[in-house]
Amino acid sequence: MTHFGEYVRTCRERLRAADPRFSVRQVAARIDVEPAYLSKVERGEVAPPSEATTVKLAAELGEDPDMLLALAGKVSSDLQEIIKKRPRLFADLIRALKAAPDKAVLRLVREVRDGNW
Amino acid sequence: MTHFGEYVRTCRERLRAADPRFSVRQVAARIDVEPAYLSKVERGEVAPPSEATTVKLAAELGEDPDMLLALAGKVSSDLQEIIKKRPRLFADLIRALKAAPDKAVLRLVREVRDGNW
DNA sequence: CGTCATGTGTCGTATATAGTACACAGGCGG
DNA sequence: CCGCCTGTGTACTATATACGACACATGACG
Repeated sequence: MTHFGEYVRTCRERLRAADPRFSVRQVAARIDVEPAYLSKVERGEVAPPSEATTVKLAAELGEDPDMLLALAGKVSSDLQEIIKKRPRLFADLIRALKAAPDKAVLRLVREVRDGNW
Repeated sequence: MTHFGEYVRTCRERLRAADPRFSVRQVAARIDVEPAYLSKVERGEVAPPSEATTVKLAAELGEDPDMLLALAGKVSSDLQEIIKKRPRLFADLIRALKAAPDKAVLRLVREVRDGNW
């Protein structure tokens, strides 16, 4: 769908330049998948991995898990759980923010963080 | 998982008391599934239907689609799309709001609706 | 009393998801 | 030149998802 694999490969090769432990085989071993599978994932020959595997991969590459999950076409299940507990509330909020500029959303995040309630 | 089926059955029977067109068979026909399947869904014998079918069902029963999807253990794909476009931003916001009282979330919704940006 | 609609039990299936297992060619280091 | 690590091609599989098709017993109704 997206360039998930391409992105992962770029990240991995960049890390590899400084550390040979970031080969396909060794990374695959650390995130508990077969090397051939990771290879296919990086070349987009198969769909992006499951949420669990994607999160492990993000940790391995030092990338943001939510961002990598998004590239994989997924939304973290813990976020989904939060939404499912108050569907109407969160549905309204998210749809209302669909067209809002980043700055506005960011401001809301800060506002909430500062315990503004 | 939850009492999705139970809830649907209750809604349907309530409507049926006023209108005989809300039998399992007729509702099933209107949302394009087999009666036997809807029956099993309502009794929790099988998992809740797909997003598309759940949304049709919500419309048929006059229920909120996001709420019914939540009962089905799902989050509307259009919400997921919004989140996936700005994963870090929305992830932060949603997690920050996890423990916030309904009132606070509601206030944010209004704030945004009033074009506060 | 026949028929018509109702709910439901049984069995089967198509598609997607998320990988594994194995083998093989190429390059590099000693 | 040999062993080792590298990436990758091919083939297969297990589990979940989301239903359909058909048959059958039951009860109301005209």
